[in-house]
Amino acid sequence: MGDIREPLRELTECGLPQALEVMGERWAFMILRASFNGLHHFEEFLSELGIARNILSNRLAKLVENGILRRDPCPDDRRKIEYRLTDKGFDLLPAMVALRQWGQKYGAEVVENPVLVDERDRLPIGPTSIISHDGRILGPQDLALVERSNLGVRADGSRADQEGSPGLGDVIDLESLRRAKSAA
Amino acid sequence: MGDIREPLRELTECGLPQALEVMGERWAFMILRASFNGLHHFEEFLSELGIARNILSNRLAKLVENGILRRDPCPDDRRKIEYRLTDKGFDLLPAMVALRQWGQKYGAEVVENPVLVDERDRLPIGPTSIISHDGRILGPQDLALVERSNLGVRADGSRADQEGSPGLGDVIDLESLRRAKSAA
DNA sequence: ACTTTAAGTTTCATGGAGCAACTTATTTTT
DNA sequence: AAAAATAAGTTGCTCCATGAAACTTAAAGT
Repeated sequence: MGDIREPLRELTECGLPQALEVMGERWAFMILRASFNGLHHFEEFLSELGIARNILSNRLAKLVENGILRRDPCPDDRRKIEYRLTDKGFDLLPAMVALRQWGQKYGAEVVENPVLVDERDRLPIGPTSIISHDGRILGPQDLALVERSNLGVRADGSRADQEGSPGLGDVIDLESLRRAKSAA
Repeated sequence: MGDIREPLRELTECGLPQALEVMGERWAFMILRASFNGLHHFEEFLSELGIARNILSNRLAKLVENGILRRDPCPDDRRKIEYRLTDKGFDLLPAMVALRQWGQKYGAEVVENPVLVDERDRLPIGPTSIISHDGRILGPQDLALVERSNLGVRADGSRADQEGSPGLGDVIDLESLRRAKSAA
């Protein structure tokens, strides 16, 4: 029972640390939100966010360095710099919206105005969700962690065990998720 | 053109700041991931994460204080404390997975093992997505920000304007999203 | 020419992060 | 029963990151 989560000790192979290296910095998401909202210039960010000048400078540089923002000098006014989201930056939209929605759900009195809507019908979006490979919306109950070598192997075991300790290396953990499932 | 984003100045009514107040702290998401992965005890987090003792103590306390983790003394071993995710904590799953997937997509060499799968078929999950109210997956192109009073009003305007400056107060901004759309 | 604006950099005071050692309460071992 | 080990902290100290304010440089506006 202690051994079952032994493989997790080497679970540095996860995108989260890499993501947090950039976006874990304070202000990173706030700057990103401002970018999503159409702010492009240093002084705009400055007055909008209430961040210190030097910190903003530093954070923008880091976001540019990490390919989340592009830094384009304005052709018409050569004092100005335009900071714009790259594709990599846009790909943070689901993470940002998910965070935002969570904050909204549990925050005291968040009214949200303006509202993020589907352009098609101009109605508010639903909750950002974890999706199966074939498009079903998944809850915590529907998730499991399996060894890479055991992908596709159902619980009843339509495929035989790989080498290694048998019975182990299958579902690694998520016992907490399961417990939450049965509790719900 | 400068005025069109004027309302954003008061855009403190967004869940993001509230979310970041808790989860913007360094280590918060790493602790959360560990929790998702079935770690429950102080010394487990400590050796798994490589975080300093005092910081871990502090962060756990804050997560408990914010209702993301529950702090249960173990009945069988009264030295031990169990830290477990609350429902509020589980609701951070989409945000965490989205971040993780982003880090995986752009991180150097992230292999991801064990793999997060759909329990049903044990196949890897798809990208965490922004969903419309009726279940369609939305991309950045499909999003708009509208005034709360103008919800449901299509671009062609099946509903008449509210009071206030006409033409304004409709789609607030997202010009950057649009530009990215036309560029794609 | 003078002033203003934009985007920074520099300086300095403060707060949070990290390391190591210490504490307290509870098992386990001898 | 006494000694050692374990679990979960706390305390003291150092140092880097954060933040406020002033200064810098270059380009526009008037």
